[in-house]
Formats: sequence, C-alpha cells, structure tokens
Amino acid sequence: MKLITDIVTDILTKAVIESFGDTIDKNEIAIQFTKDINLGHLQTNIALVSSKKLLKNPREVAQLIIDNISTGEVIEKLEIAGPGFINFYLNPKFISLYINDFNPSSWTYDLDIEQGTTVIDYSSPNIAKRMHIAHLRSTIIGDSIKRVYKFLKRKVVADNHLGDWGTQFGKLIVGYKRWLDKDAYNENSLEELERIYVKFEQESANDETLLPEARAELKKLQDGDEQNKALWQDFIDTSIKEYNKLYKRLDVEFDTYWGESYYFDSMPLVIDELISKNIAKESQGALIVEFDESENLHPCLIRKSDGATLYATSDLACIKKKMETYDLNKLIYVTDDRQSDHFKQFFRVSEMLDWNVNNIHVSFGLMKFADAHFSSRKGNVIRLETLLDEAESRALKIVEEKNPDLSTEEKKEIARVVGIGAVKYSDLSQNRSSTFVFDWDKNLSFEGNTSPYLQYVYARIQSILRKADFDNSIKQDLVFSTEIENKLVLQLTKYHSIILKTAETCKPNIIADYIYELAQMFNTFYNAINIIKSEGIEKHSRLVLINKVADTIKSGLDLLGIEVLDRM
RNA sequence: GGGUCCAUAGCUCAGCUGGAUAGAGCAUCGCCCUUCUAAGGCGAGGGUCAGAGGUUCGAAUCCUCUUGGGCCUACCA
Repeated sequence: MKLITDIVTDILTKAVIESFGDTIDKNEIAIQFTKDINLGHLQTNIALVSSKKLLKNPREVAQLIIDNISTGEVIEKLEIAGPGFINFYLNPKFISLYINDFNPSSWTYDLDIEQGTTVIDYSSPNIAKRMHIAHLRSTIIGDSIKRVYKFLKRKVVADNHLGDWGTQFGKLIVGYKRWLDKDAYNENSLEELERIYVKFEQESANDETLLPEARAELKKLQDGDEQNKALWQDFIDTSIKEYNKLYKRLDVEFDTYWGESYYFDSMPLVIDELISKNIAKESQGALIVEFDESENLHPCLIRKSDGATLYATSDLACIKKKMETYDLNKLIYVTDDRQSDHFKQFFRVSEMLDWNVNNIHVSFGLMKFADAHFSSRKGNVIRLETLLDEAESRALKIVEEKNPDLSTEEKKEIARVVGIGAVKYSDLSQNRSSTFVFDWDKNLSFEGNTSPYLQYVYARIQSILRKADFDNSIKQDLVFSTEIENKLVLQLTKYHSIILKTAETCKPNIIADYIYELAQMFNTFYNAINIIKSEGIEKHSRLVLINKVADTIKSGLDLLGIEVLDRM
C-alpha cells in the first residue's frame, strides 16, 4: 500500500526525468495537497523551483512535464495554474477504489520503518506532591506521542521518570521529623506530605538552619541511612498509588516507573567514564563539563563540591541504563521549555561520550493563569483531580439537559468520556510550544473546536448508520457528485500523511486540527444533504463515506487518547 | 549582560522545513429544528500577521536589526 502523495510523486518523478533527465534534483520533486479542491487534489511547484536552472519560464517547464504524464487510471486531468503550478485531478474511479479500501486505523505502508526502540519519558511527577494541572501537559502530550508511535508500528517504551531523588527529600525528611501529623498522614498521606513541604518552605524563609539541615538529611539518604531510606520508600509507595488513580482516569499507561533513584548505581560509572575520557574536569571543587564557546551553554555540573550528584548526572546515567536495557534508537523527553538548556547540556555531553542515541527534547510552554504562574510554594495550584471532577460534573449537567431520557448509568458514562475528552483536547489542540493560559470556561467548553464537538459528529454518524441499516460488507463503486462530498473524500486521503507528520514533529495538535476540519466538513454535508433520504448508489456512497469519516475521527481521537461514544 | 522562545481579528489560538484570496473558536449581529442528534449549520462585520530592512518569481513563514514580553543564566529539578 502507498500513500496517495507517494503514488502521484512517483508519476511526477518519472515525467520529470523523461523531460529533463537528471538536471532536476529528485529530492526537489514534491507533491502537496491543494488548499482548495477547485485547484485539483494535489499540486506541485516543481516547475517554479526548477525554472531558473532550466533557463525556461515556469509555465513552459510545467507544460513539458505535463506532456510526459499520461492521464488514465490515477490522474484524470492536469492543469497549469497561476505562475506555474501543476494541479493534479484524481480519477473518480481511483478515488472510489481508494475510499473503499481506506482503513484509517491501520497502518499498512512499508515506509517509515524506524529500527530500534524509542523510549518516551513523560509525566514524571515529583514524589510526595499531588499532581496539579501543570502535570497535564507532559502526561497527555507524551501519551499521544506514544500512541502515534505505536500506530506507526514503532517499538516504544513509555517511562515515567519519577522525581524520587531530589532535594525535596531532604526537606521532606526534616519536615516529617519536625511537624508531621500522624493522623493526617494516615488519612491522606500525600496531602500531609504536601503540607509539611509547604511548611518547610515557609519556615526556612525565617530560619537559616533549615536548609543546611535538609541538605544533610539528603546526603544521609544518598549515603544509605536506614531510617531515611525507609521514609523515602514510604513516600514513593504512597505517591505512586495516588498517581495511578489519576492515570487510570486519564487512560494513560506506563511500561516502566524508573525514577531517578533507579539510576543511582550507574551514576559513578558515568562519572568514571567522563573522567577517563577527559571530558569532565574539576572546577571550584565540583566536577563539570565545559563546552565550546560557540555552543552558548554554561558548563554542565556533574558532581557538586559536596560530592552529591545532580540532575544531569542522573539523566546521563539514565541514557546509559537504557542503552544497556534496550536496542535503543531514540529517547524522547517531554518537559516544559524552562529546561531546554539543561537538555542541550547533557545531550551534548552524551555526544561527547560517543553514545549512539538520538536524544530529543519535546518541550512545551508552561501552563499558567492569565495573570499568574502556578506554584506549589504559593499554593495557587489547581489539583488535577479537581479539574477532572469539575469537567465530568459540567458534562453531566449538559447531558442531563440534552438527553434527560437516558439512564443514569449512561449519562454518567457520557459525562466521563466527554469531560475527560474536553480537558485533554483543549490542551492537545494547541501547539505545544505556546504558553498555555488556563481558564475554566475555555478549557471545559463543550462547543466549537472541542472534543465534544468531534464526539458529537461521531455519535451523529453512528445514529445515521443505525437508522439506515448500513451494511459495511457490501462493496460497489462509489459516486460522489457534490463539492462537499469531494472535499470530505480529499480530507480522508490526507489522514495517514497527517499521522506521519505528527510523528516527525511530535505535535499532536496537527491531528487535532485535521479531525476538526474533517468534522466541520461533515457537519456542512449533514446540514446540506439528507443522507438517509438519498437513493441507490448515491445513498450507498454517502453511507460508506460517513462511515469512513466516523472511523477516522475515532482513530484520530484515539491517537489523542480520547474516547468516542455511540450516543451522546 | 549572554542565551532562548514568543508577538497573527475585541479575546483565546491555528497556520511557520516559503506557494495561489491569512483561518478557526469565543464574543457581536441576522437566519435555519413538522427534515438523519441544534453539543449543529448558513451568513455578516472584524487584520499594517509588533515595526523596519533583506533574500526570492513568491514571505505571516527564511535572514538582519529595532521595540515589547516569557523563560533560563554552574553546586534545584
């Protein structure tokens, strides 16, 4: 099976070679979908790009290429347009066959076979803190990338790189020993741990002895002190238990929960390697790696002057461990963009060590309120659980308005799917590099460009298919006569290219944009033409078409981690 | 100071590896449920793509500078 763009590119390439031999670089030959169906299905600008080299005007070049393309099975007609674009109109017969065979949810192309394993590191909350809405981005962007990779049949491992080895443990242990309320801890351990952490931050502002004390407790922990280690393990166990409740609601799953501590044993090995390869050196008592001035990077701190290790050390150890564990090709880290420099630093160090791995930082803009940043220290955070509860309860209210006759059970299920979907979609539909301004009404909206809109289209189509007694197994030629149907068809043919592009860029909003456009087109179609009242081949074609539209919406939403409903 | 990301409609944002007339949602105004689910559709108004240069047949997109923001700036992660 081949992508439509590849089929047409092959035809074009052959014609270009016949016309101009190897004067034109094959890599320059590209096909793209047109913006407007009145300009054909696909277009190329090859004549414009190469006219200078050929010393001919672009329209003349286009004509020479067209002369070597025979119309028929695939191409119905060709046109030269504007300054020298070549527009391709696909043969309706070819489209009919293509749509009949089109299965959005399966990837049957033998291109893009990435060798080796990709590990995606995402979510990665800090132990002993409840997750708040800022954790949402990493969690669902990472999950979506994982789904896209799986779709493309790549080997992928989802890793939750828990923050279980930072300075917060020094602070927590101090807080635990000084201020812990045992009853509160038994009742709601994470909430109590959060309380003593916040208390530590407040107290240490006035008490200068607290911070050194926390550092000392951390050191004791890192040196294997029994009591501190037991406390630490307890913090981790309770935390993971709580996180898993939220992951389940979000339908997010991990293959491994390798926190920073998992790499503890590898860290000295990394340090040895850095020293023996003369990459790291001592500076002011610490061990650092310096970079060339042109890199515009600060030195990477490997070991502190007190001997303790740092973030970069554990991240390097993490790469090492993963190279040992997997046939590793790529590591994807999904974190906010404040950490960009840190990633550049240890990626560079990994290169200096000649480690053969493709490190990618998938960064995203911070989530904030219109007028303030979130900060657990300030205490102005919205907990993830609160957000999900609110989403479901708002959705339930609307289901009760729109569909009072459904059973309580079904209404609850619809509210769950719609509510969680709305939360995820409002995030994933935005380009991840933008700062995300959180607003209750905007993020929990159920109208316009939202997941409920898409789910609604899906449910509408299911309703039509039920009423029309659509039989999916009947195969006959399809005929699409109206412009809107042809737009829908063209949109469907783009789907698998869109997924490939999403994988290349790690930008789930590309899929979101695409399905939204598809859904909009369907609604236009739906309002203009009564499908059930159509007849004969026209009716069958339309039912096949909307069935494929529904499957595509379902598949696309699935890649965003969003469910669909047969009724809502 | 250095680095980095950003600036698109009243608001929130797509579009950015250069392509034809810059899009959507919200908000505002008008219309469409005796018709397959109105969480919908159709239409209207709304733009110096921050500004100035440059590259190009072609620039919101690439380069340079300016202005205004966010973030980072070795012993946190």
